[in-house]
Amino acid sequence: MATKPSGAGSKRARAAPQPAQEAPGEPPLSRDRIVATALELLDADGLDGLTMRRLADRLGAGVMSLYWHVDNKEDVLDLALDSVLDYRGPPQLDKPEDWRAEVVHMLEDWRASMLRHPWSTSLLPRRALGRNILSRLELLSKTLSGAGVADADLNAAIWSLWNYVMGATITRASFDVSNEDRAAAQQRLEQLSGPYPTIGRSRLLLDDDWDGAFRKGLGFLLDGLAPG
Amino acid sequence: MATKPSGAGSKRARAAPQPAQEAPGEPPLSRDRIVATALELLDADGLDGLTMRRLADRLGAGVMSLYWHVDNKEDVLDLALDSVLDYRGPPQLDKPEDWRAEVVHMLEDWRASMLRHPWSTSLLPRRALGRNILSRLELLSKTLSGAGVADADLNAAIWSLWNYVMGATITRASFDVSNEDRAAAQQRLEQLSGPYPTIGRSRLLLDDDWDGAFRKGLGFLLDGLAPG
DNA sequence: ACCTGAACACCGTTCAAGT
DNA sequence: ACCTGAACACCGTTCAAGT
Repeated sequence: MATKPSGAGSKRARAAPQPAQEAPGEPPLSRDRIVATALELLDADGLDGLTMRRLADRLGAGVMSLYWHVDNKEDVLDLALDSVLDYRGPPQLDKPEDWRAEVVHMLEDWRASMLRHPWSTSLLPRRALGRNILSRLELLSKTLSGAGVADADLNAAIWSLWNYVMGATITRASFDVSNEDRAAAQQRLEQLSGPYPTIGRSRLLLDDDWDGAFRKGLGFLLDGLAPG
Repeated sequence: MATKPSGAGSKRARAAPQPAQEAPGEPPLSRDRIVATALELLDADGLDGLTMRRLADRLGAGVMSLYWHVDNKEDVLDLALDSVLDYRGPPQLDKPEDWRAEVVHMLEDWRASMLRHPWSTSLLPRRALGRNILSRLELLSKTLSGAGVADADLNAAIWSLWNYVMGATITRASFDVSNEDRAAAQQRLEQLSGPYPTIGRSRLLLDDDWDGAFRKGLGFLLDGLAPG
């Protein structure tokens, strides 16, 4: 929390008079550029791939230059997570009053957005609530409220849905990475079927209808939360 | 996966003939001792507090000695997480047929066990399924199956509950740490109530009836999943 | 206002060696 | 079978300084 620019920082010289930089096309550092490059690194190599040094390298800057625009690595991660959660809103529906379809769309998009950047799920237990997360929560609240959920029940409803979506997303991402391991684990499970007969038989670890399971559970939750 | 001891390794000399160690009471290294000490470190200082060097120090051993008993740091974390999830089973109930109470107990205990060691929640998107996790899944499966859930629906039911519990636990832990931040965030939210009127008004970020919300959502889920 | 290199205090792990 | 120190290839961040 120093006297650094915390805004968007878009008030930057368009074509600065050759700032003595090496590459002529290299634009100056900025919060946005740092976050965008962090995303590239994260998408390419996961959480371990993001290093302040690697980040600076790719930006053609010294490591410490980053710290002018950004508090620390935590800050970069917070910004990266939030940038994944940009949301353009629900599509215009035929029946404009179908709140349930809207909610399902919002939550499926939330999950899908994170799964497109699997590293984001392991970042999740995170105190910082960025703009995009708050926007999504706001929209969800408004929709549920408009659908008739009483004010007294609203928070419980929001948090239940949030919990469900986050859990589903995290789980999905963590098991997706290691499909082979999963198969191996299931096999081991069935062989020594002594201790785990039920989940061995049901092939729990091989089930891969994640999307279906997600929608099903979400449906049950909405059944319970919804007014009528 | 080298030729290291992966069992419990309890076949150890009771009172070895003074193994030339410094402290005379210092027992020899072992997987169990390593994990136990890792837990101490994690409980005391969180995830950042666990370092192979610190761990070795506290065990009165050289850093590299750990690597005889353990593959690497990941391994230590996997073991630490699983050791938090030890479960002694549901209590003997009055009505032995009340499957629903049993399930609620199991899942509340799961959540509580992790919240007792908050670092465990940020470890969660984890591929390694330890004994205790598998035991819990097995017990949950058996109970639901016994309650009449069809085999075809069993996996979806398990994963829905798992997702919900994991999401709730992770969320709870992450917001618990930073109560002040939460209050500050809510205040900021309400002041610039422009963009987030609904969650500003509902005081979403100040709501702290986590346990109630958890039970409520769980109830809805069970309503939907249960046969009758 | 913005960027920098050197330096500090750490990491996890490989390796070759000891008993 | 079990333990070890030295060394390697890294980390994030402070600081004092440059323009």
